[in-house]
Amino acid sequence: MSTENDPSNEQLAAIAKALAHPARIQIIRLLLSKTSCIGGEITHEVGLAQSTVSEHLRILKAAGVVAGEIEHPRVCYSLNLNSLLPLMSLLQLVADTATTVAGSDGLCCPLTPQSCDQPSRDPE
Amino acid sequence: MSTENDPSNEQLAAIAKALAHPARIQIIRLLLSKTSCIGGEITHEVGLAQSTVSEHLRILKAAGVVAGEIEHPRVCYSLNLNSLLPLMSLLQLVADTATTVAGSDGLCCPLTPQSCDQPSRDPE
DNA sequence: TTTTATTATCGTTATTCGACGATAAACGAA
DNA sequence: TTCGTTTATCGTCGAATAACGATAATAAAA
Repeated sequence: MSTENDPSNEQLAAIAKALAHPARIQIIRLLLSKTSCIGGEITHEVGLAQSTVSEHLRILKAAGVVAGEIEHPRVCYSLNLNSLLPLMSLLQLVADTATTVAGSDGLCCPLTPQSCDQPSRDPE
Repeated sequence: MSTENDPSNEQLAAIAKALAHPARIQIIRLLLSKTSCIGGEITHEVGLAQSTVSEHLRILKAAGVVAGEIEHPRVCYSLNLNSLLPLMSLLQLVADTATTVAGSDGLCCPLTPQSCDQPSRDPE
């Protein structure tokens, strides 16, 4: 059963942090939509300064979310699914637990009077 | 309903930002593991100052990731799956695209010489 | 009423982030 | 060689974050 390779809290937070900016989400979506190689096309698309976009790409690369292959003058970026798997696992675990324990409100675990409230149960 | 309601980049980044700290990941894991109501037990568990943990809980609540129900003197916290669904959808989309397009390396989309390398062809 | 227990908020400080322009580096082409 | 194109790095500034202790707020219980 316990086949848990359980990434550390720091690891999971680092992945989330890499995704914690609108420009970086946009870049990920761009890489998803494009099936061809895009280099600095990203820069034009996000609408920020070239140095800023380069910094966002650096952050994504440092987190392993994207990989960059140097082409002639440009760089060919791609997504790396493996880097996102730990976060996906955690979210999936939340989803499984929530749908098992909770109802359609999406609330997980306690929060129901039956499981949460035990101290002093007044009749009425 | 359709599953294509495409949350904004800002929305997705906000969810990721809520998860972008080890203490908050730890809190989420705590809420996952416990099936009973835990109030300030979280504070003791994460090992940070009470005010700091309260701030992390505030951030999680503001993002909708957790909900807090006031009990007698304590607060009963629970996870809210619905708030995480947009991020899950994006990650799932990455996973689907990656496993479809890429091989076992987890790299998505381009990065293969066939699709990537079409460099400076001819100007029309 | 006061006490007690728990949580939220305030004020401060050190660190990090995000954005920009300017500049450097890399390398094929001319 | 020099030029041109693309990307990375540097320096700086303002804003945001994380952490803490101290304090306030809340509400049940004495």
